[in-house]
Amino acid sequence: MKGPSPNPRLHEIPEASLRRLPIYYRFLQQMVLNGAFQVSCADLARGLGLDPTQVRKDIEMTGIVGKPRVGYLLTDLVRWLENFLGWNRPKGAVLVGAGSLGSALLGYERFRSHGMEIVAAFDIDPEKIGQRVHGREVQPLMFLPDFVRRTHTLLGVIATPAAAAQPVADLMMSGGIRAIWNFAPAHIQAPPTVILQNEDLYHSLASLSFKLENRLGVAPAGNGIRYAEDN
Amino acid sequence: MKGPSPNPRLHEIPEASLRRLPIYYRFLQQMVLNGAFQVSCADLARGLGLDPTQVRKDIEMTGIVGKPRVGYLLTDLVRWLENFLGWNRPKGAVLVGAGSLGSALLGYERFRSHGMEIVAAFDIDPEKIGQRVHGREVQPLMFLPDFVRRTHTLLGVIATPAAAAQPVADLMMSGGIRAIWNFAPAHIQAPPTVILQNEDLYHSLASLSFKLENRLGVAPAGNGIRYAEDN
DNA sequence: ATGCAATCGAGAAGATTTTCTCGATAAAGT
DNA sequence: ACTTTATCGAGAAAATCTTCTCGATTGCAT
Repeated sequence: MKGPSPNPRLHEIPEASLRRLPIYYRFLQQMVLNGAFQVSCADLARGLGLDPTQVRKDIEMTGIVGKPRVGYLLTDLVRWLENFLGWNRPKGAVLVGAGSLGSALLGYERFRSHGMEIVAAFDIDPEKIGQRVHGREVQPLMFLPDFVRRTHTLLGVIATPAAAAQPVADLMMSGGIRAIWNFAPAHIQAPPTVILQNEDLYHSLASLSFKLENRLGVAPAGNGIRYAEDN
Repeated sequence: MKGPSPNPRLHEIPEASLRRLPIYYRFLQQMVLNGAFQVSCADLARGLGLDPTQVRKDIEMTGIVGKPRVGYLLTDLVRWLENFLGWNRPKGAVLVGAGSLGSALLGYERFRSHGMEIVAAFDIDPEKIGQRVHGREVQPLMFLPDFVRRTHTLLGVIATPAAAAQPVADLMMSGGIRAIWNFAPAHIQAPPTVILQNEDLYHSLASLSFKLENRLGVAPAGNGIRYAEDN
């Protein structure tokens, strides 16, 4: 492995591939713990029950080059993925909504090693303001735009009730937030310059509920193993 | 609208469409509150910033038939979707892991009106066993298989640390669980007869982190508005 | 009544994603 | 050294999903 340059034709990485990389990443870390030294796409595919070609395409997409008959050096690949995904460059984030979900998110230590660090929490509820949640003091929502501006924070996490989602998003954007991770069950409008990702549990529940009633355990065609419908 | 029969060629509903239906559903409910009476796919598309044809295809997929020049009767469509997704037939679920995420999930009142009711919570931690969380007493994990068998529960929710995910899944399946909603950041192996859905935050974080670093706010081609990258 | 405009429904075309196939390469065995 | 085998890389084919296009139908305005 040479440069730490996650270069390739950036725009052309399928969302689907992007979302599979963490699966590989986790499996690779496990292999490291098990003392392995190198790894092939076939190993990954076997271990995870996925199609080998798909794994190869995904890995290939990140621009790393492997050696025939061998695969990749394990530690190289792990570091390559970390770098490709930006997980070795934590980005600060603000969170709004210190309810049960928000608190749970504030407790996720491992976000930091996955590219995100929640540096401040905000709420509009006077009861919650001033409380400390997992080491961060909950601040009044109105301080948010200024905080974001001062700290050049780019990432915002919304963990409010549905009704608050849009106003909160607007407030975030007014301060300069460029990417929003929305856990509220609401549809947010934002200009296309802002990256918006919805983590709406009801979407998943729809799929799950439907499949359960219609017994669509199924597997994606062909092979044998596979399994998860990832997110 | 006639029969409450969510019939159509079941297998052939794209996952992507399925996951958009809740978005429509929510928007429709809002319209009901606003006193609207009927709705067209174009209305939905406009209101949500989506492609009108896509909305039409999605709705069509559920088998409801509309009237040209009018669209659909609002209440009919809402009920049709509820029925199609199975949201008017709550299915019992067991949850394992009464940590902060598990507790948050136990507090989601609205799951019940979206097809799922968490009827029992389990944990392996003696500290947690016996505690009441949002009205349910946390039971010892070992009681799970029997509970599942007795109550014919089909749905299991995993909110444990990663390491516990696979053993818990196995325990669930041993009791007869047919669908697993996995919130642990771990890859679960299960036979294809079991419906498995991963809600792995790190997958989303990968996508989000990558896009933020590469400024891919972008919009899916064409039109103007649009916005969310839905889950 | 008649024409016009909005909408559904459905097929066709286009884009995207997954899977298949094969040549090139490097390691291991003979 | 030579053959065999596992693997990567990449192009082709297939499947899936999205977008375009158009005819049919219905309500509204004239």
